[in-house]
Amino acid sequence: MRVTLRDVADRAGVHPGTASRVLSAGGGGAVSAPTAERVRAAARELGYEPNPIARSLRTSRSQTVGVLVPDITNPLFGPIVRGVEDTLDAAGYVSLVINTDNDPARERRAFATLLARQVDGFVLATAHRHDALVDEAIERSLAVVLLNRTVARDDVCAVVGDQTHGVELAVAHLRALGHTRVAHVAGPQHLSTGAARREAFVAAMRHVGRSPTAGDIVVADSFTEEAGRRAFRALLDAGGEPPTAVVAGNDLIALGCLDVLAERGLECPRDVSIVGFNDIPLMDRVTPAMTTVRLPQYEMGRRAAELLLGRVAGDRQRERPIVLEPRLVVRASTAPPRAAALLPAA
Amino acid sequence: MRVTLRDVADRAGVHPGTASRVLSAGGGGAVSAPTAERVRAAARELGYEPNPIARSLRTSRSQTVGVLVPDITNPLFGPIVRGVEDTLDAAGYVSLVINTDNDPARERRAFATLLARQVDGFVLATAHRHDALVDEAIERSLAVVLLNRTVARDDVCAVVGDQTHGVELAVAHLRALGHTRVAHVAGPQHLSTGAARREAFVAAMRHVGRSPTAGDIVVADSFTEEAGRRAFRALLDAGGEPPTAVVAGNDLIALGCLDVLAERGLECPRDVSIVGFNDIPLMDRVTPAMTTVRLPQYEMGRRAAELLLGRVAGDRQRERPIVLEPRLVVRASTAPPRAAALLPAA
DNA sequence: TTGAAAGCGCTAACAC
DNA sequence: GTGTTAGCGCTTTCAA
Repeated sequence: MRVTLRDVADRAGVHPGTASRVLSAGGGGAVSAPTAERVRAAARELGYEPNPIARSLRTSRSQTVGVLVPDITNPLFGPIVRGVEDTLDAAGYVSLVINTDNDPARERRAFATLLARQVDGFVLATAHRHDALVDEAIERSLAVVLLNRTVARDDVCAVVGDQTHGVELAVAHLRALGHTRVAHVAGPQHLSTGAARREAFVAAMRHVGRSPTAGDIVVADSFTEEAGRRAFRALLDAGGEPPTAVVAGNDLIALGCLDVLAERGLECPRDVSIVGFNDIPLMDRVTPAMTTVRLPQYEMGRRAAELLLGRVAGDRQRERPIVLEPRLVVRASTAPPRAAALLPAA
Repeated sequence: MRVTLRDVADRAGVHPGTASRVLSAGGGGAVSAPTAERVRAAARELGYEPNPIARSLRTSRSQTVGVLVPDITNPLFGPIVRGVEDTLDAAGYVSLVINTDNDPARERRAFATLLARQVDGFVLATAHRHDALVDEAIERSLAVVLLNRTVARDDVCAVVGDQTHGVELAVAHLRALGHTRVAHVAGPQHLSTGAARREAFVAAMRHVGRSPTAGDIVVADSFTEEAGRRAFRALLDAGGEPPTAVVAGNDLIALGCLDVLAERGLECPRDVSIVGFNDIPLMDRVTPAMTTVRLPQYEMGRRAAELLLGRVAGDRQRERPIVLEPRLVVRASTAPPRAAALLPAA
């Protein structure tokens, strides 16, 4: 059937062990040049392809990396995953991507599956702020890189966006437009992204002399349009003076806020401005085109994969997050507040 | 280190072979109930997890399926891939998803990689209408299911949308609105989706007594916004009487057409109506919300996975495509043509 | 530098 | 019904 190492060895007139020395990773593990060439020729002629399964069984390495994501359907993760896959692929690794829907039970099951399959490392885009799985992975000193989200402890390899700076950009932009009543529809607080952006919002507002009160912040229980709608409705119904602008926990939440505005006969950006976060695909085409804080998604995936390759190769340094810089993309969902629009520039 | 079958056998006081009989797929391959129970207990106590690598090496099956997609970043493939993965996962299979960017060389490489890894079957969402890889796969009687796209030959297992019916719905809708000059910005003709929709367009227009001429149809060289823009510009620049409506090869092409309209100071749907195809995520939120032919993406993935599971289990029947029905989702990108809008209903 | 031998963990054909 | 045996294809230690 398939051509094996033994076939190659026979044809080259050497022992399989020798053929292995020539053909496996190292390349030239002490084999004479002519022998090596004979083996390589034989391999070529027979169209030999090493059997990765057998190799894995023997070496307990698999040239495979497990990638856990919440949901590949979420447009955020397309580019992120491609960044990971392209980079790993170039290094000869295969990615096993599993969706967990933010369900810890599924995360655990996926983790076990991947472990059983002897993956050489993990890229986790699913971390919760306190994440037993991540703790365990570190405990067992597995090669792990967190992606996008990180955990509360900071002795772990991660690639994340600079949430603080991102929110600062958003707040500064709104302030520059003249907004003073700015609300925050935060993402889930058990995720680092949700929590960090919320803290950054408080700090940034405070910095511009507008310390937010309880009524200015509401927390969506997931990073989805539906959760965004529910949260923003709750904020508006709480009865405080309505905001003229909203910093949303992410783009999907921002879309949810847009829906609520429409429900209530309000218009964006005329009545309320909205800033999203991430700049996922198509945000330039929604109605109105979304002003948002762009994170370099593909790049994040790439960096995470590179880091992981390092760790797989044995690097033990840099157990600290890598923080990538965002940039504000101003589109049509932000404008001066209604009243301010009528006033002369300050 | 890790607990092996041998450990379980020792603890249960049986031979590894017996333990294997209890613990592997079949479940009860002629083992007495008490023995089986003892083995299962031992496995539970030790937290035994079978080593899939070893099992694969022995059985040359891997409980893994290779999934080739053009680009997971394309919103169409998120739901499709989830449908596949969820279904395979439920059956204990793992999906290895690889992006090929419609590059035959990458497709071939991915195929080889997957083959080397002993995947039990393939879901190919990358088929070209004449596809050497698919031919080869059939030749070698591998378990293969095509997804979304199919090939010219029809003796192959596939799950596709009913392109003909989909285009009929689009054309009927436009006709009902009063459009007579309807153009088609087709997708690539080397892909079944692009070709089938184009043929369907010709047939549907003919059916309503409006046989399209050469100037009514232009072909985009990929299913992207950019290709859509180029193609639609070419159509408009060709100098025929401009269309009042466009049936686009897919949603991304439709977005490209929208851009061209904007470039030229035309408005959708006031000046030109546009119908997309697929109803990918966020099409309900673009400007204007896209009228499009929805294909059940997740369901397509699910069906393909089910079919593949059948083939892996040995089914040899049904080497014909399964065709899923589309439905038209009318949104804001279609309206009566300008002139007709002023006339009384016919 | 190369050959020999052992074994990764599992299953399946065969024997008892 | 259960134990025995062999071996999937590869790598790697040890000897020569």
